[in-house]
Amino acid sequence: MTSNANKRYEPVSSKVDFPQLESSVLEAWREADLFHQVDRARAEAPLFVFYEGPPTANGSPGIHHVLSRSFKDVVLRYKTMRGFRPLRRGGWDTHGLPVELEIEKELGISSKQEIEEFGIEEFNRRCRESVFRYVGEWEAMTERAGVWLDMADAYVTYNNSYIESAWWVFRRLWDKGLVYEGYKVTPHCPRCVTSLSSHEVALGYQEDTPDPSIYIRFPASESQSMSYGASVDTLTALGYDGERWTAPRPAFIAWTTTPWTLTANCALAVGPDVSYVLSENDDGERAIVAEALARTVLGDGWRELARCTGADLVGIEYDAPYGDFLARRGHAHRVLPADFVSTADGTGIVHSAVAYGAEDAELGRAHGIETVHTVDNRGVLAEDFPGGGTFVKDADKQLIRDLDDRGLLFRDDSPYKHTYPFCWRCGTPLLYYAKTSWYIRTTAMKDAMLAGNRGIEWVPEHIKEGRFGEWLRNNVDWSVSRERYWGTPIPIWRCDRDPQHLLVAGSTADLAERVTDETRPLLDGLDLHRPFVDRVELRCAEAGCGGTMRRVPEVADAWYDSGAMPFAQWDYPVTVKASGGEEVTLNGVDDLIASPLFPADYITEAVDQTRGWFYSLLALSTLITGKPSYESCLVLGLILDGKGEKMSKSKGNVVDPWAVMNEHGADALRWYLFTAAPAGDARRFSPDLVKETLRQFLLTLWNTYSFYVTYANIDGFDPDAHAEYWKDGRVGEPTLAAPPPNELDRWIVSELNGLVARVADDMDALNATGAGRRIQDFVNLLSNWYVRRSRRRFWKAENDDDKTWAYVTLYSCLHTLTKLTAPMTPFVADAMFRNLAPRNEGASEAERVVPGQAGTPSGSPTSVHLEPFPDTDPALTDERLDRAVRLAMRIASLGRNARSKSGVKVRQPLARVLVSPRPGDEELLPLIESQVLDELNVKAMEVAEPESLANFTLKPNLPVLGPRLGADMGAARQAIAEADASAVAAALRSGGYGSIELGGFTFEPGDFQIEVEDKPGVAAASEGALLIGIDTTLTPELEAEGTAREFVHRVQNMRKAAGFEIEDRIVTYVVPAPPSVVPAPPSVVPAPPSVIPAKAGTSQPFREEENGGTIRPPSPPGRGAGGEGGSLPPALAAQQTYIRQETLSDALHAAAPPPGAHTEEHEIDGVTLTVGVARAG
RNA sequence: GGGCCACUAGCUCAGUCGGUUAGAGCGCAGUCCUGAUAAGACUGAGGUCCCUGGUUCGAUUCCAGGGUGGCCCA
Repeated sequence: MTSNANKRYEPVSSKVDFPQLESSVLEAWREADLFHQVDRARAEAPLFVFYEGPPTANGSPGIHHVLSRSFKDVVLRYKTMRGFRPLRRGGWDTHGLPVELEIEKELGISSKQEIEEFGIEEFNRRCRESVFRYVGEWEAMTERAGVWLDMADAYVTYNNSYIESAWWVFRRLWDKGLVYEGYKVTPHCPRCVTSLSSHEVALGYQEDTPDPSIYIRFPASESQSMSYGASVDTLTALGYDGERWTAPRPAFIAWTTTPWTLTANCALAVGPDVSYVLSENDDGERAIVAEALARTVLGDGWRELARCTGADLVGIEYDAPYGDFLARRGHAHRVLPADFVSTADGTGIVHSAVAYGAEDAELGRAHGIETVHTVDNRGVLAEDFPGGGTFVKDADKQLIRDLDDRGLLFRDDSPYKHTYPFCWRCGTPLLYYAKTSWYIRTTAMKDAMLAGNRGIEWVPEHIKEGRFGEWLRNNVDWSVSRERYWGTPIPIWRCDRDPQHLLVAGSTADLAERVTDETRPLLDGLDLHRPFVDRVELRCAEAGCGGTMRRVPEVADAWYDSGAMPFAQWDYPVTVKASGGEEVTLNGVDDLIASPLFPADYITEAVDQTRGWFYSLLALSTLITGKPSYESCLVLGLILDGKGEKMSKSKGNVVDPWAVMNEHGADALRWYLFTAAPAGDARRFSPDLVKETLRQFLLTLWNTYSFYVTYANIDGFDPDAHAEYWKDGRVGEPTLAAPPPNELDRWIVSELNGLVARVADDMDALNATGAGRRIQDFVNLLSNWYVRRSRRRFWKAENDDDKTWAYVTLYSCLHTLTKLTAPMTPFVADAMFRNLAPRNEGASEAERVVPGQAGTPSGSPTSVHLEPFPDTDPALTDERLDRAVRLAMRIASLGRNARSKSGVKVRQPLARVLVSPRPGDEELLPLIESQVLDELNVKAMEVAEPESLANFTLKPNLPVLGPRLGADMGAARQAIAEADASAVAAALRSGGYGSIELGGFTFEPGDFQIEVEDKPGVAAASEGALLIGIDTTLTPELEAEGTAREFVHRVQNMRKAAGFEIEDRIVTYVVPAPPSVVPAPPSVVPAPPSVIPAKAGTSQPFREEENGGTIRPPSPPGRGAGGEGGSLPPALAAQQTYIRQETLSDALHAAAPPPGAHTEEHEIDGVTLTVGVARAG
């Protein structure tokens, strides 16, 4: 052992400022460039591929970004420790409408026309510039949160190389016939004049949106041509004789919340299998609606005249309210069958306008109905109609009035409140609007996507077949084009002579091949963004055409960019290090796909990405390669505020991660995020909970560490000098060379080995929450049982084998904990590791020294992040012992409970504790006897029969009896309740624990459980079948011991109050308090004072010769026992050996304290004493 | 309207493969213990385990329906 002057460890205060500690660790990492050091250390390791879901850096990062980044980091750090080299490349999503809107706001403009007047070139320049305004903030947050992502080498979606690869993907899709131009109805923002993706639409739903709700008459046409296959029988039943109506013309009743779409009505849809009725009222009006809705829609006073199915109605012609407009374009208005018709609401007859509804459009396509607009793309209704020239939502009122005037309005239930989509940025109500758009035919690969999805490891698992699986099963083609400016341009060039002639560029080389001579110079240094790329003209690719091709105006959905990220993040040709350090050159996407860099082993983002990035990644990858681009996906829940509401800028309830990290530290925040709730659950966040985490876990761990360091320094304990305690000399690992002899040590080592194995299992399953909670439980056991119970072993003077074992054990736990926590709390773990790590570690990784780190160049600790994950030794786990110690804790807890009930303080020693263990637990008791005695301050532990401890009643053991007896349970219960519990127990015991008959049932001992009631004389407590009792009988000896302990307790507090050091030896003075008591005669205080040598430790006698060199306790100056007991209170006199030993008193004088001693008055057992303590020597 | 998830103490969360007395931490009240610990232990107050039906000897747990909240989609 080394001397005190050369302390093995940097002293560690139990009071720690974590944010400050983290800053210094961060500084050390920076200096050492640890990030790259770790990467280099794994240069030859197998690759672990991670894809970063690129955040849009056009806003400050929030706490939810710390969440996802932490979960990215924890897995990558863990995998590093498991011997992999993670691909940690960061990325930025830079295109899209949000960026444009930000610039629009800055410029004070709000329409595409204004953008074009302002100039696309300058507009896009500003977009590009704006995106990175917040990048510095993101980078700072990422670093401060201890997240290791390669930000310096991040991919950026606006880079030419990225766009070009995205083009390559597009071209491949085109070549596979997976791209088409479609005429489809899409959610359209009339203000932004652009379609929104479903992801975008989802952002803008608003509940309780009031809309009109009107029921409209669609009278059957005066003349039915029958050319659409109307049934003669049905028409006859409705009153049409083949040439004219013989009865009042019936009207179909349909419901709509968008009156403006009536201007474009072109069909009525009915459910072929739905039952419809023709009804008449007293005024002779005739109406047709679904039978199920007839009463709701029509109300009272209607008689049913006929009924038929929807199929019967098909082909009947009707007069549309604004039929003239469309009729001029050859529209026939007739009833059509459609599966989407339901009778859940409306009338069972659906008004269809193929231009303004997705289902309507499908219906139109199926029946060859031309798409004609009555509204322009700004949402302004054509002049031909009432309200024409105004925005459709404004025109609604005039249209309703007009319909009413013309007798076509059957009912008006306005307003109708429902959930309606609004533009997620500008708040304009969206219109479902038919227009041309470029589509990716994802439906062609739907089965492949579903199959690929089955192979992905989703966490939580329900996402796979639940949310994501459902989404895939309902897959529709991906509308990928946007009529905007700042985005990846769609690489399609169209001929000016024949719009059917198209060319899709997969690279700039493709452009160079067909570029016109006039625009060829533009290719030099071409920015692939608009407007530059728009100026590049190509010679038509169609043979003999001779036309000029110009790019279509659209840009790509930003989800397309991020979905293409696995392919587009590399600037080809690129040389990368694949698994095992092998260098691979990738010349293009095909090389990438064949390389180990594809697919990703792991991705993680929040659940809102299910239909976003998770989908776009899967879709593009499946279309291009036939399989998914990621093999496991951790889906995180959202962070809500303290009230359970989603955090959003507009609500002002966003928590700034900096505030939390500055106050409590990044590790506290990370630990909270990992352990507070399962990763996939939505969680409520509050800074107070982070604080609680800090105290509960980090501080407890830190204090245990501080305890170890303090005493190891005092004792000069150096684990490196005891390498033989560890298997293969691997100092500090959980794998000891042999199980420790002491039960407590053996137990915590067993727990430790079990912990390491289970943490590894959890982390392998992407379950940082489970791993963290296990670690937390272990730290609690370590601190509040192991260390608490072991304290005296560290205090005692001798450096014997038992003490060494205690140090070896505690050291192994702490050193291993730095590794287990390293992925989760990288700062604190590293700070602890650097102080604790063995100095003589010769592993190759450890030889890379952190500059600025104290220590010798070789064999000094570097960083826990260069360490491998610990191994475990199953031979060191002892489940029986684990159970035994938990039993000891239960007994101690029940014993304190019993003491508390009977009012006997733990400080008062008692004779015995009686234990009636659960069947099967008897054998565990000898293992834990000493722990129990000490915890409960009793002299003996005895096994007792339950009836000697308490009265008890029998209860049926339901889990056993239930399955056996089934419906007879009731009778059996009755029989047991009526039996005499003590008699049954005695009978069972006397019969050698055989069976017993009660009420016709045969029971065995295991069929019963006992319930206790207190018995006089014993303080009892029970939990399940475990029953303990404390013998509360006090003898004079026990009372005297109690008094002594009380006295010790007071003196200990005085030591603290006097500011003595832990190892200071003192002299203690005690006299009855003045003035009422006679002063002690001078002769009672001998000079030199008589002393009794103090003992250290609880049981072993202190011997001077074993104490050389240690600082605690110093050699006592005493020279033999002397008595002064006559003047001490008898109880103290009888226990003075014990008192001196506990209080490190060289002498206990029955005398008034000298001046300068710390003096207090204490009342003990009704006597007031003046007590003084002074440093010895 | 549909899908997925959640609902357990004042708060944040465990748990119950159907069984006796449903737990932890924090907070509150009190007691105790303590020379690593702003810590720890014990006691108390605080629970219709969201509701209603069903299955069952027995449901907080399983099933069905409903409610509330969150997310996603119409």
